[in-house]
Amino acid sequence: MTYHHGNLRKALLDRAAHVIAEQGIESLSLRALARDLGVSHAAPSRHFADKAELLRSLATAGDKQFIDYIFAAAEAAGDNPLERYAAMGKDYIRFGLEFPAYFRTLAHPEVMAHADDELRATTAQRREIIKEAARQAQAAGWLPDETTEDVVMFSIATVHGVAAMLADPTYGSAYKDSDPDEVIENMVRLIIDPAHPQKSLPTRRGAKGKTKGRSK
Amino acid sequence: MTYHHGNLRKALLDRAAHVIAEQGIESLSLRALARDLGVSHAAPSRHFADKAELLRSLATAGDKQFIDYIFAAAEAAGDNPLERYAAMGKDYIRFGLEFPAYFRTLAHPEVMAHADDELRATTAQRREIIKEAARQAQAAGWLPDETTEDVVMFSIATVHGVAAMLADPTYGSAYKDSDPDEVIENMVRLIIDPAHPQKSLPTRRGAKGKTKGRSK
DNA sequence: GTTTCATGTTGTCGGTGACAACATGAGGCA
DNA sequence: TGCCTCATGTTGTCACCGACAACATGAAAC
Repeated sequence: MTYHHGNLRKALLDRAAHVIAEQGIESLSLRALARDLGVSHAAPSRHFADKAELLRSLATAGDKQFIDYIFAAAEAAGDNPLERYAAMGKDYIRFGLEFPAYFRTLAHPEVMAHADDELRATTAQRREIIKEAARQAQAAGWLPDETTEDVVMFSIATVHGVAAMLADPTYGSAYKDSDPDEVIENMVRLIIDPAHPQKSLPTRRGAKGKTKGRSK
Repeated sequence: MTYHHGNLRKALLDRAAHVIAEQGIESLSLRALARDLGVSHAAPSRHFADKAELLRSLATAGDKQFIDYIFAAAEAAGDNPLERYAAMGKDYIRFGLEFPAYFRTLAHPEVMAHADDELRATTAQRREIIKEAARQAQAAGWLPDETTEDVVMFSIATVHGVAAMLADPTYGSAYKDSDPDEVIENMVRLIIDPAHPQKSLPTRRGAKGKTKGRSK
């Protein structure tokens, strides 16, 4: 209608998220985006220097929402650090299913490889929030003998992998008849079970078999 | 030199693997591949109908190697089902680090979305091998009360996530000064510790707190 | 009321995947 | 021996894409 669009930047981001959720990141094209919004093929360049910058902006916005999402989960879980960590894990997975566009963009190696300072900052912040929660869960009895780095990597790898598998129809098909919430519940319980927090006996190089077992 | 190349198909696959390992799947271009090999831009089409078919072939070849790799790991680990499963987990991660091109291609949603019957078959076979090993590990005392589906998803999600994190410089940087083998060892031990196999007390919907704890 | 400049447009370039029409020469066959 | 077939490679072209440059518009500042 008008020569000027109004809020093309936001419209582009919204439409991009829609396309990514619908058809994947690979099929995202700036020109198609412009067509969808009824603007010329070069209009997006006024808001994003290149395609990478659009994806970077999308990832940054998504990451902020991601942080809020898992932080809110922890807050809603109460004071028990074990319950808090478990709640964060569950909502990490749920975020991936609820906002696939953000999740895929954040997980995309090409996008993260071209991250700017802001995106690197949100990613680091997200990781730090998880790490701090892990520290407190360890202090409350969960895997107390492992390094925090290790339990964080273990946790993130698992929830991230579960989210990817549930979202990916290739793997997800094996689970399409089960209740996603129940799967999520079970997966997170295997990472951290607040009722019976996991212990382990680190057998670091050569220390194998020195201590007595924990499993009954 | 000669008009005919000799074995262009294999050369294309090899070169594609090299490029993917070096610069990622996104920067793969059939025309660049052809240039690198000194053939015309349309030569690849004689061997692969389109780009997706080349990636599919690469994924299929990679998956066969992947299956051999983790199967060999289990065989080398001896008779103990717990040790065998742990060995498979470790080599799953190692495969990802050793053959990043195969691993990335197999993990790429766009590639798997266009999988043909053969690729679907290798993927299913890989999953089945892992599942059978998990079954035996459960029979030997590891997480005996969980469903095999759940422990398989848990295991694959974790090792896959760990491999992706170790390979991704974004996350991997936090670990670049540690011995990858030690990280792998610790991660897999958190999944399955042959010396002290994990138990758990499934508290399926509403059964919470009915049984006594296992952690001392 | 004029001017400025953020925002949008048109035009173009090189690169890419896909397809069609044509060329070559190695291997099968008489 | 010599032909001929057809797998394999080549040239040419098209539409689409991202990026860039030059130009147009009109809202907001002055």
